[in-house]
Amino acid sequence: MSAPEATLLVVEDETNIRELLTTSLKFAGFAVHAAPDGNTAMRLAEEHEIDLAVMDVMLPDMDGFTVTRRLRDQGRDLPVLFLTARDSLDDKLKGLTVGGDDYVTKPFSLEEVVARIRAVLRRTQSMVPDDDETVLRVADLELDEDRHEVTRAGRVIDVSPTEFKLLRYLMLNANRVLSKAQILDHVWDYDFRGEMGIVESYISYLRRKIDTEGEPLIHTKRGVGYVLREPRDTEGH
Amino acid sequence: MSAPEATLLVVEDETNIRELLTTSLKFAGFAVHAAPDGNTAMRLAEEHEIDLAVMDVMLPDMDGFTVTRRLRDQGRDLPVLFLTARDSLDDKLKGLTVGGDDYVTKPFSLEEVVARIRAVLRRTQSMVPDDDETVLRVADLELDEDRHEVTRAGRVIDVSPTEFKLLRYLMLNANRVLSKAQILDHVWDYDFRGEMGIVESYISYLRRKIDTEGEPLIHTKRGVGYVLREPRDTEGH
DNA sequence: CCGTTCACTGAGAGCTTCCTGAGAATGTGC
DNA sequence: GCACATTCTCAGGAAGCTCTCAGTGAACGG
Repeated sequence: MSAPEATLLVVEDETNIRELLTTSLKFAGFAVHAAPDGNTAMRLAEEHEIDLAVMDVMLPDMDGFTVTRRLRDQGRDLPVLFLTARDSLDDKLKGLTVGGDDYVTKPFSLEEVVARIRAVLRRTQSMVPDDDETVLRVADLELDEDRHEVTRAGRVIDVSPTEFKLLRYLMLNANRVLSKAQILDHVWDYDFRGEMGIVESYISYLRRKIDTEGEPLIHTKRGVGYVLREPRDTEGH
Repeated sequence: MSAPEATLLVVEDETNIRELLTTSLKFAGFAVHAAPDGNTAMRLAEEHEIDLAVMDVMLPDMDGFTVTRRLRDQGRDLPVLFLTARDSLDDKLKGLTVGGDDYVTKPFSLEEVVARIRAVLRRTQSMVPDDDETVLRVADLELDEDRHEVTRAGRVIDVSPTEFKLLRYLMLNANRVLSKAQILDHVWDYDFRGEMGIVESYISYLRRKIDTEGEPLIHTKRGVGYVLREPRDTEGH
């Protein structure tokens, strides 16, 4: 097992969401400690070196901002990704992106959370110059995380937010077949209760935008899922 | 007998299926403990070191998700392969593929279950990038689990899901003669009520796709079954 | 050498999965 | 509040897949 990418502290009172985050962030390569409330969070932060906190704004004992302030009062510079309900979009959150911090609204998709965590870590941990590469590449297809932009053969392609997330997930897992259930679990919000037909629809949209000219990159594995992969050179297929 | 590959906990209330799984997973090289309900599962998990659980979602006392949560609350990081009825596919399955976890729908084939177990163990145990080799090889024939792709002499061969499962079973048991009954039991769903003629059909399909050029790899043992094996070099047979 | 048994394969019916256009509902920017 | 973009559902049709069956062929035993 290789060293974890970074150590996270998840602070969230809803058990389901806390475990969803814990499980999938561990799987994404982070070390994770989880707390259901502010006091537990403070204790865990004393016991472990935390690189970033994923923090619900609403907590049973004190709100996430208070927890954050107290943690920072203890000296270290802790970047935070806040979680908040969409309708209670606080003014306090608006000013967050000027620091290193960021926030996502609930319900979120796992892709979104992981991408935001990586973005915050990139900004706050002064990285090696090589390492701030934020572009995914497969053949002549490029997806730029920072610019939120997709190009194929240099031509800029306009994609909707959902299309972007789907394409990012496909590119992160290039050459691996992904089932529609996997795609649904990672790209759509965790409370989405729709059918898998929506994945087919969005695959169709993406194909129309990125796969109409040149070798197609998105391939259907009937009965299994979809895979994005490099075209095979030469070789009568 | 060599040390078991891993220790599994099978949690399934239907006796037939539990025993089918127990028997064949033991035969596949795993150590297996079996429980008919959640409470028994919890007890067994305390008594033994479990590497992975095969868990029915529907159990008499509590559902599989609850059992999973309680097991994980006790500290260790337990990957799970969920078993679920096909018709409950849309609603409850959200989030099952987010960690290393996965699921298969009932009725399943044993090949499918074993392949998924191995995949989950691969993903969760060895996070070393090199180690995720997922390719079976016999002579110049290759089967890639991740890409769900078959190649012969480098040329990509398009196979249907059933053809893929059959070929995987043959390759996993290369150089061993497999009876049509064995093949039927492992590759087809456990409730399949058809004739063995279907095995002949699919062997025929496979031969047409992978065995038309070059030395044939699939051989008929008349009255016994089929075997996939390396061609013997030279040797006027 | 002949009859019997077992295996192979082409044809096709029925089913499942996938693709896509249309449109309703919702959200967003101007 | 209007226009536009986006999300999501649905349904028709196309394509692919599964499985059966029957006719032909190959291997085996006597």
